[in-house]
Amino acid sequence: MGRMPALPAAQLLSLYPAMGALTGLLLTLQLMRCPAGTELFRENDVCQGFPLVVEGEVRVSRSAANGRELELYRVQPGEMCLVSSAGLFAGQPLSARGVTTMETALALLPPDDFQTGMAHPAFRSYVLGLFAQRMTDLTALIEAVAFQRLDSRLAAALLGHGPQRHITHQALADELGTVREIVTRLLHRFEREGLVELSRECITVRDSAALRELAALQPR
Amino acid sequence: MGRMPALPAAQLLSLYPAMGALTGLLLTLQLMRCPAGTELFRENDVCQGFPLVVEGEVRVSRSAANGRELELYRVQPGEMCLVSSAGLFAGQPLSARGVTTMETALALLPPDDFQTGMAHPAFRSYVLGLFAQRMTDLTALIEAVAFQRLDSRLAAALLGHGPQRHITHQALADELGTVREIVTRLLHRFEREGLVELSRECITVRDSAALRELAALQPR
DNA sequence: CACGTTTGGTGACCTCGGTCACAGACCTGT
DNA sequence: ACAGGTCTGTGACCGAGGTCACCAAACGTG
Repeated sequence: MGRMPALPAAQLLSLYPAMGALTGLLLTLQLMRCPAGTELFRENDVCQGFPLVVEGEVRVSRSAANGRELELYRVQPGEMCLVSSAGLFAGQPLSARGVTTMETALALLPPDDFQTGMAHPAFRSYVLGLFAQRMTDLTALIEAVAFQRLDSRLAAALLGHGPQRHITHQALADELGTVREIVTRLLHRFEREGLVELSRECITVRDSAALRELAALQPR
Repeated sequence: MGRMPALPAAQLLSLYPAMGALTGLLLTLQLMRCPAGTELFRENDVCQGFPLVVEGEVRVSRSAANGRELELYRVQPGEMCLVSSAGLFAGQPLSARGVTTMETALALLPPDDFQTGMAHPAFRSYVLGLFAQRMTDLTALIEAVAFQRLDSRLAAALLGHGPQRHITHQALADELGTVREIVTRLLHRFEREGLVELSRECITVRDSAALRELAALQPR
């Protein structure tokens, strides 16, 4: 038997086992593909539904008046974007921006279907689990922003992305909520200390142990 | 007909109309009273259930290594504490501390009863609304901590509590995630500028318009 | 290749917030 | 009254992080 391209519903089911009871519903969903850098939603937009990420990644961030930006979290395949949905329940406009970081495939679950889904225990506990995870992440971020030094947070940002990160200093700054110059300055300090090696749009981790130590929560 | 003291279930129902379908369940709940300053839960505790606040207030905060502290939000009557519940879904220990700010009455909804409740649409949408509200609050806090100056945030903290706030400088510092000296310093600047009037454990708002202007998100 | 665009590098300078080490002021119990 | 808390006031000092104003590579496109 030859290989067949995965059907959207099959793909969705394997990513979202919690939606097992919703097969009929799944079949109605349209899979949407968008290239890297697509802005899916903006602050103060009205929310349309619940984006399920099937492939790729969505970066959710909040930006400030002076043009600075801070990443809140990333939505991976198998997850739903909940900040966007928050608007639906509380009747508020969105409080963040969502942009794809790579070619991304997603399905938009309409509010009614979401309600339908919530009637099923498995889906409920999946959604609650996501909410809980996000809350934990957000409080951790609050703690980091409030109490950790930037070198610490930068070190953390360099870990967990394989041996090297292909990214501009500006993008790192936007991730951390700071400005480009500071990132450049710190990265060069790291380089002098032998923690990393720098080249254009590429940071190679040389001493991940030391980075981890730096990243370990230390007061500022 | 003479007045009767409100029964716990009746009180709960009037505060939590979303639990209308759960009257039977409500009757099993025990109302617990605790004085101001009771520590209900701590970081890294394992979560017991869902505290419903019936009267009083719970302050949820996160504290850092160096003894500094930052308030995440407050739980008012009619609300549930969700950070505490987050642990239940994601199987994580708690990520915050909860302390009563005044004499408080609360009912602990056990996890099983919560699941039962979630079968009812009204209760579901109530819970989701709470989650959404908290997410919005937390992202707003992140923005404030990351991008607003402390005078701005202090000004905001002085508003919305009536004409005067009865609180120590240290407590304000813990609310904002800073230290006592800074609060004192800023408050005196405010006083010099005629925005407030100070006396022991009491801050009187004199020019709320100016405070609001200061509080209005300005970059740092 | 020549040209503009992105990205990165750097030093001078500033300021906000934090630290430290005090000293009064006020309150409470005995 | 005095002893011991808890609050508040204050000045010297510091350093992380941010701003500004550049310049210099590296890239990529006609």
